[in-house]
Order: sequence, then structure tokens, then C-alpha cells
Amino acid sequence: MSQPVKNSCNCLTCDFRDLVFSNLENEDVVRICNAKEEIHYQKGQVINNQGEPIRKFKYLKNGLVKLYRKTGVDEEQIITITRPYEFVSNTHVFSDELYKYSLAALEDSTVCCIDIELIKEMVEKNGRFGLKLLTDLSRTSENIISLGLEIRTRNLAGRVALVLLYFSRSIYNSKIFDLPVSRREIADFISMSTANVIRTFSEFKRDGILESNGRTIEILCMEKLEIISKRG
Amino acid sequence: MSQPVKNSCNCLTCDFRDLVFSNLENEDVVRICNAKEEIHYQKGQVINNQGEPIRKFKYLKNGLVKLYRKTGVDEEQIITITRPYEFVSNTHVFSDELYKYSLAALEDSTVCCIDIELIKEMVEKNGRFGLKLLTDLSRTSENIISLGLEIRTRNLAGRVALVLLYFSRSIYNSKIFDLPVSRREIADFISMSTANVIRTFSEFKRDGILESNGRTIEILCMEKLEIISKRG
DNA sequence: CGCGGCTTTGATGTTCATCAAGTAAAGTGG
DNA sequence: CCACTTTACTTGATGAACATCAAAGCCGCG
Repeated sequence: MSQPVKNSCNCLTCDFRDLVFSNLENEDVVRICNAKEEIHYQKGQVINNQGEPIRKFKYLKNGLVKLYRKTGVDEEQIITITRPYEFVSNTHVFSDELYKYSLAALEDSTVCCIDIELIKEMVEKNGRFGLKLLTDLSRTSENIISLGLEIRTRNLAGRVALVLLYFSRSIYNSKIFDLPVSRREIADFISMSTANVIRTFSEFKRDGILESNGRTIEILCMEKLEIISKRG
Repeated sequence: MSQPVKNSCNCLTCDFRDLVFSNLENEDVVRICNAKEEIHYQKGQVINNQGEPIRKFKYLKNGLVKLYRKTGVDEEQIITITRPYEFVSNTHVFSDELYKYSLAALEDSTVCCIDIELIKEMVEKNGRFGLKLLTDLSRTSENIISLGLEIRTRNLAGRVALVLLYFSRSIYNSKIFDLPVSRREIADFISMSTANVIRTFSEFKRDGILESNGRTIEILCMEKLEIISKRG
């Protein structure tokens, strides 16, 4: 697999300026722009590894990523799967020295990397920017926490229904989509065995709730899926 | 049960000044001091309820609290149990209008309440204060997230061992302590049935790992407990 | 074409929730 | 202070939910 590719763009005119850096003056945005690295990762590439030092503040501009941690040899636990317009999912970048979790691209992705020290300097200098980050971090953390709580309250079928609804609504906004993850990754996401994820898919097919061909999924009956997700 | 009691103290000389408000000027600390309410809750009292509007930034000065959410009639899920010197556990105070979770006192507790708008104003005015909050929020969120992940990777015995070690080390710093929660609350914390929590306690007693009398616990064999917590 | 990883299904046994019944402890009203 | 009620705790029995193991088909890739 090839190396990540570094690109460049103008932060002043970037769509993300309003989303992330809305409270910074032009001169500060220019500083960030000159210091940043915009890196393009291909599907499957690792963006950062748990254990590595945290040097950059990272923002997903484009693509889809999974945040996960290794829980043993050949075993991982997926913490969240997110699209852009979310804060960097590694919510501990401001409190730790090392990454506790890994981040990898599920689809081709573009990540903006800025020295974390520069971001901290900007926060110190500009309180409104700090408040914005505080709000974003607050939201991202809450999303991860509540996702974990929801998973824990459900049985197998309920968990599978939950992720299917998550992909359908939060990620692809469509009843038909290609799963960005393997069955095994779904299992790692919702803490169940791969075999039972597959079994649950088969049952959903049998019951006319969805149609699937490999990773292509079509949800046929949203209502049933919602009921299963809620009662599970 | 009686109403919460409001007290007063001088923030300038408060131990927490260094921990929370280390980056604020004296005049700002005085403003906060005049605007704050210090409220004393008795064991069992609710500090805030899910669904209520978020108006205050709350800081635990003293005591022990549980953060939880209602998941049905007469059912709740405990998200975390914390001592002071942690950021307010409701990590979404900066991103939401309403509390998603409830907070209740497990022991007599003292909570400092400051208008959230005043805190936001301070952040805007003083970036260093904002950076401090960002760091604290980052740490608190990470603790909640990783606790949830740890619970999910363990079987019943492993989960019970985990909470026992948590109380022993993080909360009481002793091998002998009084559990601040019922068996049922432990079950709500680690997503298992009350009966099986009790059963696991009984097995630990039978195996000489701990001694218990009601809520009083003495851990006899830390090593075994650690092994169970890790392999579970 | 063969190899390895992903997927699928069935069979098996373990883990766990649920139910039930009983005991102990703690609060409540007379 | 005692009878009463409720809540917490405990244990066993049962069945459901789930993981694990095994075997086979499929697909992409060298």
C-alpha cells in the first residue's frame, strides 16, 4: 500500500474555516495554514497508532474513519466510526501525551494536521476559539459515550439493528449503502462474535427486513429495524 | 428527606482555586465567588435530573456522586462514579441545552454551582482558563469512555473484579471499605443482573478473594482479583 | 490455480438473565 | 417501641442468549 499523500490548500477559503476556525482572525488562520499538513489516506491506512506521541491536532476533512483500540493479539474494539464535521475523535488529545486509541481510514480520507502546541497557543490567545473547541469536544465525547451506553443496553439483534440504522442515517443517509466495514469489524464495534453478526444478518434477510449482497445492504423495512433496535 | 443546604465560602482561598481556576485573575475569581452557590447534598439526593435545562457549571468539592441515566421505568444505567478533583461528570454541559444524564450524591456531597454563561464568558475572556477546562474535560471524557470499553470486554466475574478494584484503588485507597452502592446499582453500573452480581460476590467469598458483611468489603487477595479482572 | 482471508451455517456447550422463594435489614405509622 | 411494610439481599432451578468450534463455500490476489 502506498504512503499517505500530502497536499495543500488555502485555509482562508476552506469550508472548514467556518466550522472549526470561525473565531480566529485572518492572520491566525494564515499562520495555521502555513503550519498545517493536509494528508490524504487511502482506505485501510492507519492515521495514528495507539501508543504514539500526540503531536498534532487532527481534523477529518473528507472520508470516513474508525477509532479503535487493540485488546489483544489480532483483536480490536471499535470505539466509533465517524464522518467529517466531527471533532477529531481522539478526545484525549488535550489531556494525554500518547494516543490511547488508533485511527484508521475506512474510506479514502483527508486529514488536516496542525501542531497541537499551535492550537493550544491559539486557545490561550483567543478565548472564543477555545470556547468553540470546548463545545465541539463536549459534543464529540458525548456522542461516543452515549453510543457505548446504547450498545450495552441492547441484545444482539438490537445492536445489529442499531449499527445498521447508524450507517443508514448518520453515515450514508440512504436505505441502500455499501458497508464500509467487514462483518468482523461490526462484531468488534458492538462487542459480539463475528458468527453471530452474520447469523443476525441472515435472520434479518429471512424476515424481509433487509437485502444484502456482500457488503451491499438495502434496508427493506425501516420500521421493523427500529422496533428491534428499541426493544433489544 | 430534607432540602439541599446552601453554604458560602471564599473562592480566593479555596483549595479548588488552584485546581480549577488557577488561570483566572483575582478580580474574576471574586466575580465567580459572588455569583456562585455552594450546595450541600445529603447521601441519596439528586443534584440534577436528566431533561432539566443546563444552567450551571457544577464542580464537586466534596463527597461522591454517580452519573446515570434512566433506561426504563425503574431501570437505570450508571455511567460513572466519581470523587472530587474531577471535572463535573456531565461532559456535555458545553454542547447541550438539557441534561442527558442525572447526577446524584452517593455520600454527603458539596457542589459548587456557577452560571454556565459566566464560565463561558470567562473562557472567552481568558484563553488560559479555557485551555485548562479543555484539558479537564478531555480527561474526564476519556475516563468515562475507557471505563465503558473496559466493561464491555469483560465477562461477569471480570466486571465485578473491575468495580471492586475501582472502589478499592480509585475511590477509597484501601483494601477495606464500605460500598457506597447497592448490589443493584453495581449491576446497573456494569450491565448485568442483580442476582448475578450477588452470586459473583458469593463465589469470591467462597474462593477466599474477599470477605463481606452487607456493604462492608475486605479484599483478601488483590492478586487473584487482578487476574480475574484481566482475563475476564 | 492455489492460497489465505472473509463469509456462512450447523452443532455444541457455556454464560448469563430470569423467575421464584425465602431471609435479613431498614424504614413507617400507630 | 413494636407491628407492619417495603426494600435489599441471597440461593437454586430453569431456559434463553450467546460464544465457540468446525467445516465448507466464496472471492480476490499473487
